[in-house]
Amino acid sequence: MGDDHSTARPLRADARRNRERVLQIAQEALASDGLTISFDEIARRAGFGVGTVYRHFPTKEALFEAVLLGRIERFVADARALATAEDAGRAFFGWFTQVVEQAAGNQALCDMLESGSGLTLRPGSTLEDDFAAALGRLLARAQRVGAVRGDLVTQDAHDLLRGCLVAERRARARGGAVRMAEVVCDGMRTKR
Amino acid sequence: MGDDHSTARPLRADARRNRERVLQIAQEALASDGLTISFDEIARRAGFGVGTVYRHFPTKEALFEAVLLGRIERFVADARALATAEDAGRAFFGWFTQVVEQAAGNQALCDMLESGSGLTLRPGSTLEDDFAAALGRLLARAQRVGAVRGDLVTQDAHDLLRGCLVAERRARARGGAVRMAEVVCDGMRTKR
DNA sequence: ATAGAATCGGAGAGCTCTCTCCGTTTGTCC
DNA sequence: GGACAAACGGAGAGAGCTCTCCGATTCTAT
Repeated sequence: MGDDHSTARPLRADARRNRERVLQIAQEALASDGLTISFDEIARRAGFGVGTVYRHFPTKEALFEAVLLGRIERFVADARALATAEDAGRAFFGWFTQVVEQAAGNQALCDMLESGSGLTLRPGSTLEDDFAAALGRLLARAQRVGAVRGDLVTQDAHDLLRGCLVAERRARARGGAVRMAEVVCDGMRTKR
Repeated sequence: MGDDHSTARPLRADARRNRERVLQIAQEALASDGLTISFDEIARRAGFGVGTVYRHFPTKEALFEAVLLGRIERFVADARALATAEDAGRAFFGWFTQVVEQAAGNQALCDMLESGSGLTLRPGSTLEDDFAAALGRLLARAQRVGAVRGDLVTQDAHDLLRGCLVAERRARARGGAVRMAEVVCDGMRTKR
């Protein structure tokens, strides 16, 4: 199961070029327009017929995954790298702020993180859980050293993260999400 | 302009009953399913043909407005009533929390507040601005007495309010938004 | 009871979106 | 350069949505 890439022959040169171009354009389109953009529109912007794009990505979801999955994976990897950091509070708040910052500039990433699970991942993928788990570990450590209020659970922190991204909804001045993250982090900190 | 209600004759008894029923069902449907529910689906749930519902409400928007506008207006009225309250900090935080609480149980209200302006109001309506203005006044007063950090602008507080409602997205345990409001209010408070 | 107006019902026009199918074009290998 | 597989293009099927139209039905006033 799922071993099709081993028997697949290499793509023709033009096909590989076109595939790259589709990914490039899709990335830009998703960043500026979010998950609601249509497949047809991406094909149009890339200058291909819709059939061509479907040849490379069998569904709209597959294309969106190809563009976005790596981004989320990087967040998870960052969290893992911080799992043994010296200052657990700093690690948690730093990661939280950084995720908000990175996502803020990308409408699709905001949509995806915000809606809990706007993009249905390939069945079997545990990325959603991985993200929550990584967040949960940073949170727990920060709580253990007394940097974060003890009454927050993982879901709370996840919700607060999603909440920050709301500020980045279409139009409006930039940087709203980062301002929100600052306030929200203050709220999560243990009080003096 | 807009004087049709003075010349309109009263509705037939059955029509009035049906109109009430549509409003009732639409209210329930919007509360549980949010703004994405289709007009056809509301007609189906109410047990009417779609033409009948359109007879009472000329567009989907008009129906949604009829259900939701009053709710928002009440928020604005509450804010105005608090504009001269003794304790400006308490007034601001209390109103903020109350709006979140009220909206939390109503998916459509969340969608509407959250998306900045998901429901395009009748041109000429200033409800959106009224809401922001009322919020801004409560905020400014609370800042003047030192209860809220001085570096927040109206837009920030509005974004934070919208952010709290994200927690109420479909499924998931109830009360997330209220927990978030607590954390967020702590974040907005001036630090000791 | 009956005429006539008010109201209802739902098929379907017209739009958008995802995805398929297959005739046409293009790259590759000899 | 020619043969053949690979890749492209875009019309259109099928589904869902908003909203219209008008024949069928129901209420009301007399």
